[in-house]
Amino acid sequence: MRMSVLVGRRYKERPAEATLDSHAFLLRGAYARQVANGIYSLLPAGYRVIRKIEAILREEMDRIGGQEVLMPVTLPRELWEESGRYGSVGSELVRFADRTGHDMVLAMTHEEGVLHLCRNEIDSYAQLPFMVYHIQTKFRDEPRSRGGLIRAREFTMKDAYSFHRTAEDLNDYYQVCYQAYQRIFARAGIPQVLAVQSDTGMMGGSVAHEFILLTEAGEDTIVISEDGGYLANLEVATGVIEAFPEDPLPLEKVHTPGCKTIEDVAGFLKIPERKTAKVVFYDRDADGRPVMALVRGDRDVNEAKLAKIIQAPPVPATDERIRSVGAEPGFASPMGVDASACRIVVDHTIAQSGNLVTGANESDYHFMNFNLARDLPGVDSVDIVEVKEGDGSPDGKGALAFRRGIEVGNIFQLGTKYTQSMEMTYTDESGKACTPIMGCYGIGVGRLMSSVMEVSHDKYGPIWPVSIAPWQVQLNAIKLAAPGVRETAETLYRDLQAAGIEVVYDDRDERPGVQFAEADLLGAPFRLIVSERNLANGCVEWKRRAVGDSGTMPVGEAVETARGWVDAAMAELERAADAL
RNA sequence: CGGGGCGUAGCGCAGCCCGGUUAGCGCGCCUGCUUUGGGAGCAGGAAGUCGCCGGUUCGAAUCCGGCCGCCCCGACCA
Repeated sequence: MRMSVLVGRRYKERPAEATLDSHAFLLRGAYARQVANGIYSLLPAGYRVIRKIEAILREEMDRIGGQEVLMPVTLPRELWEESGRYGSVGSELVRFADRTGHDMVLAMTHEEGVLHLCRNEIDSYAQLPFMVYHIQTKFRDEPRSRGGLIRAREFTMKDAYSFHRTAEDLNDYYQVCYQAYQRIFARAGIPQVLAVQSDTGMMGGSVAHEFILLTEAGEDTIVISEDGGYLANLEVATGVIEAFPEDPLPLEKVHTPGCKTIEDVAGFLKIPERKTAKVVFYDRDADGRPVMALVRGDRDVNEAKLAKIIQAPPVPATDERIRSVGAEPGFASPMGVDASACRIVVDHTIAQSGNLVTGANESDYHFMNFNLARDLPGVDSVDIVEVKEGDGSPDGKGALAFRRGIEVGNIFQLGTKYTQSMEMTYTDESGKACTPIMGCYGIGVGRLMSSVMEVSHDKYGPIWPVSIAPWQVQLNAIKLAAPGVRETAETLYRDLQAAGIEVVYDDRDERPGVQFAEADLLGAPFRLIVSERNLANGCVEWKRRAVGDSGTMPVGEAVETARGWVDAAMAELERAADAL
C-alpha cells in the first residue's frame, strides 16, 4: 500500500471525544470513523485488522469442527416470540415494522436465528453433535456506548452454537471451546486473557465463563484471589465474609428521629454499620410480588445474584409500593410485613450476625437486637451480597482483590432453553424425540481489535502483534529527491511484496517527523527506512517496534531479514497457542 | 432514563457572560520557492447554513424558547 493514496486522514491531535488511548488511536490512525453514537465505519487500516482477526477466528472455529454459516441481521418478530425474548428483552432490542406492517427485530445475538436454521436440518441422533458459527453484525441499542469499538451499538461478533445429546458431551465440547478461545487470544497477541466465572444474564443457562483482558480501561470488575486461583466477575463472585455471631438479646424498640439511612442509624446509635440490617426493596419478582432484600448494613446487594433468585430484573420499588406491604421507607424491616404478599430474601450475612438494628416499620423508630432465626423463623438465608476487596477467597486461600477488565469473549452452557422453547428435536436410537442441549460461544471482533490496542501501545500509537497488524512492514523513504533514495525505496517496496510481505510504503515526500509519527499510528511491528545518509554506505535502517531495537543493514539483506522477522514473530504467536 | 458538559472550516479551539462592520487562531488542505532524521520556513490562496427551528431586536454566533446531536458520570447491559 502506498500512503500517498491510502484512504484515511491521520490526526495529529487527540480527538476530544476519545477517553481511552485505544479510542484515540482508533481515530488518529484512521482505523474507524464514528457515524452516529456507537456506529462506526471502518477505513482500510481498520478493516485489514478486522479481517485478520476474523481469519484467526475462522481457523480456530474450523479447527474444532465448526461449520461456518451466515444468518441474517433482520429477523421476524415471531422467532423472538417463540424464544420468549421478544417480551423479556428491553429496548436494546430494536423492533420495527416493515413496509407491510410486519414486526421485525434486529438481531442482538443469534440463538433464534440458529434455532430456525438448525431445527429443520437435523432429525437424527447421528447428526449430533455439531457446531455452526458465523461472523455477523449485531445491533444492540445500548443506552450508553463508549470507548470507540470497545462498546458499540452496531458491532461484529463471531458467535458459535453447538448442539449435543448429553450434558456430558456439551461439557466436553465446552472445554474444547475454552481451549480454542485461549488459542485465539494467544494468536491475536493477548495471551494474558483470563477465563473467569460469569453471570449468565439474559442468555439463561448454567455454566458460563467470560474471557477477560485485565486493563484499567475495562468496564467489568473482576474479583481475583491473591494467588489467582479464584477468578470471577463481581456479578457472581462469592467470598468468605467475616461473621459476627452473638447470643440473642431481647428485641428493643428505640427512638431514631430522622435516621433514614444506615449511616444515620449507625451514627445515631454509635454502633458500626455491620451491626445493622439493610433492607432494600425491589418492585417485583417473577410472580409480581414486591421484593424485600436484606443484607448486613455494611454491605450492598448484588443485583445480578438477586435477579437469579427472584427470576426478574431488580427494579427499585417506589415508596408507595413499599408501604403497600406494611413497611415504612427508611425504617423498614421484615418484621410485621405481610409475608404472603411480599418476597423476603435474606442474605447469609444477616443469618451470621446477632443482635442487629433494623427498622420498626414506623417512622423514627428502629428495633435493636434483631436475630434472624428467632425473629423471622422459617426464612432461609441465601447469597445475595456483593463481595468486597479483602473478603476471604472462597477457595480459602488469601483475600480477594478487585481488578478492571474488558470482556473480549464468553462461552455459555445454555442447556435446552432455546431448543425447548423453539422446539428443536431429533430422534434417538429408540425412535424417541429428544431435545438437544446447547452451548454458545461469542467473541466481539471490533472489541478485540480495540482491546489489543488498549494493552499494546506506546505514547505514539498502537504496537500491533504481527498476526493482526494492518501491515507487517512499514517502509519509509526520507528525502525522495536524494540520489538513489526513491529508486531504492521503490525496489524494496516491490521486492518486499514479491516476498509475500504486507508492506505499507510512505511514498510521499513528507519530512521524517511526519512520516515517523504516522508510521507509529499505523503500528506495523517492523520498519525499514531508506535515506541518503545510510544509503551512502549501502544500508537501510531498521526498527522493530515491539522489540524496541533498531540498527542498519545492507540494502540487499533487507527483504530476507524482514521476511525472517515476520515469520519468526508469527511462529512465536503460533507456538504460544500450541503450548496451551 | 437521571445528573453534568459541549455543538463555531477536515481536526483542536477562542469569541458568547456584556448583541454592533468582511467571525478569528493553531494544525491540516491548495500554489510557488526554500527545506529534509521525530508532526519545517516564507509568500499567496481556498474552505463556515456559528447544530436546527422559532422568537426578541434597527441589528443575534452572542439574549429567550423548543428541538436535534455528541461526550462524561450514574442507571442499564448475551
